[in-house]
Amino acid sequence: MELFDIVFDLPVLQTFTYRVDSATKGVASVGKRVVAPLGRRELVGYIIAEREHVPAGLDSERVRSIRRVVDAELSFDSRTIALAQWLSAFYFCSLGEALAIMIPSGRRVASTRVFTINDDEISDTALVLSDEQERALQAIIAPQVPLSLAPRSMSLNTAAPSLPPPSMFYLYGITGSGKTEVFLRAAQTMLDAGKSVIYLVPEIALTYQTTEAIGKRFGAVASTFHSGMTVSARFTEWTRIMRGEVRIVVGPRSAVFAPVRDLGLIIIDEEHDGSYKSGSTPRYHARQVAMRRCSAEGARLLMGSATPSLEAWKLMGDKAITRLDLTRRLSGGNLPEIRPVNLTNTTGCLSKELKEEIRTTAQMGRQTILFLNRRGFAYFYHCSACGYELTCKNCSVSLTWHRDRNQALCHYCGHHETPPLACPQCGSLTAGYAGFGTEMIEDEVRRTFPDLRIRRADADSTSVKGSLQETLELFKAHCFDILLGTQMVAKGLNFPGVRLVGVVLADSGLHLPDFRAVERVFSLIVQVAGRSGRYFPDGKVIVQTYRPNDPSITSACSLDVAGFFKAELAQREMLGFPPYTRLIRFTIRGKDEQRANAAISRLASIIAPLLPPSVDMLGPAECPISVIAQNHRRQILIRSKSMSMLHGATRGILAAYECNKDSRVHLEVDVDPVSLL
DNA sequence: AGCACGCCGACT
DNA sequence: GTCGGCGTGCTC
Repeated sequence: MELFDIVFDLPVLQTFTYRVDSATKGVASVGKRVVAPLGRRELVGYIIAEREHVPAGLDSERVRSIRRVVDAELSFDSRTIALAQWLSAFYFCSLGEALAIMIPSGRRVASTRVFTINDDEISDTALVLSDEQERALQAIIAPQVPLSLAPRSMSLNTAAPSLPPPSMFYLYGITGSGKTEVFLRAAQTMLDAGKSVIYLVPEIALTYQTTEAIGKRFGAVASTFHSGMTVSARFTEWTRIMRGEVRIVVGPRSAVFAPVRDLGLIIIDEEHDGSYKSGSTPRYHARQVAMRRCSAEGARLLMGSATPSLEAWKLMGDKAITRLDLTRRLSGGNLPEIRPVNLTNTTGCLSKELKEEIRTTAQMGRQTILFLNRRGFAYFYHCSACGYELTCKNCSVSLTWHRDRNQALCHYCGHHETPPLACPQCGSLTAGYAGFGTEMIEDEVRRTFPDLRIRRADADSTSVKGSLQETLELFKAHCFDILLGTQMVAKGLNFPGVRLVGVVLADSGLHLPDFRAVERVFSLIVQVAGRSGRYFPDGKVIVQTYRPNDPSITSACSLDVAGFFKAELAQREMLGFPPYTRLIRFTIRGKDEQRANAAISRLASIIAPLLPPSVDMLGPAECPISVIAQNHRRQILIRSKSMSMLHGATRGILAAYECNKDSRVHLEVDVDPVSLL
């Protein structure tokens, strides 16, 4: 009797044993995706092992048969299973959940917009490298240091078995310094040597044009993934990769799992980008997975950014990652002048300086982009008499006003209501909307510059498919003068006609109760500045702020990346936060506030006695956004310099918690959380 | 995660 | 008396 162990995409840390019948005999084997009955349902599962005997304690009468094999001609290999095993141990998910994200069509991926504006960075043909670029390339492709000579002190890969550290490189340089060309040349070298390459890009950067350019450069061996692809298209690509027909894969975070043969190099473009961390179970970080894969498969890791994450910066300081500097801009154009402007005592949202520059820019026949920090731009109801704020009844966040519908709506749960005319608390008629929303800014800009053409690009005005692209194309063709929007206008920053970029309120993110808030604000400003004014020496960036003396603002405005990192690292070290420590976050959520409170207290009392001296606990506390979609959220962080200590403690905690849990609340574990909101 | 079984409250 | 609420436990 043939028996197989199968795992499912369920939060169940268990394997199930099945037999084969005449229909599946011969086609079922380890590495196959199959359909099998589980309880009253039939689910897709993954065969992870063959076994001789029915497990002890299981009545052989209860062993059911595999219904059918999903992909007859294709299996995942033992390397994939090993990686899934590591993933499930590192991120505390089930093996089935791990396999489901690694193999396409296991789960549907949230579809995001597909952008199609070319940012002119990828050349179809190889370019001549500068001396700096050439030096960087040579360092990256130099013959591998024998493993016996490689430093072994670093413990980047926890959750044993331990492996030698990978060779890692970081291209550190401003936008336009030619990182992409070095990436492509390093990739080409690997391909020429018969090896495979995985090229990760942030979700938002994955354009049709990018994939097109890569395709032209590398021909038929190239494969790309993007969010617009159907499940079957993804699966087709995955099949081609499995067969070895594809040797370079370009894609977002999930592409780090691409089952390429003979992996030689993983590239992570814009390493600091938040989209490399998964927002749902398993909450993996593509950088962490890439490090693991490179160690396990003897490949190199190459990252790049103008604003590295603090984690990467510290590793460069420790020499665990080799830093390669690109100091010069190749495409001409100096960096723009970046001027912080104090917003205090300004009525409205446009400072005198910004207004003057908008006017000057228009007189020069050039264009302006007004950039809004995505977060914190709630255009919220506020009573200037009593301080009352209109917040969501389900979630504890401010409601955003959408004027076209005269509705206030919640960005977390979708709740909406008609805003009252007078303050519900004190009856004052001075209550109204405050904050800088794109609509309000649009209004003020229109009133101030009635002669200029203005267009807004934000989530609402671009919900119609293709509308953002159209807006950007019209802007590029100079059909209007001022483009106003959030992150999504970033693609327009390097259009030739643009002279002025106004960051309307840089510090809106500084108020967020997240230890990385400052890092994000800094990174945003530097990125905006780096992408602007590439074609003109007189480009200007105005950064409006209520805190003109805040170090994150001043160092960003002087582009003092090293200075910022030095100060911020000192701060983190003092407070005992990453990258000096690692964190695991436990979040309890439940509809019933009392139960959530009880559950978090109970969890705290489980955790406290289980912690070794080198691990400490923060909390329990309400989450910074304490209610989302009627779920009350509470959290506990555990912290240590050693990830293996955190892992060990967490295994014990979860085992103890499982024994007496309340099914009305949910526990979620996030290893190396990136956002603490 | 789902889905069924099971044990207590107000309804045709 | 039943319908149905959700709490509990299991799925090879």
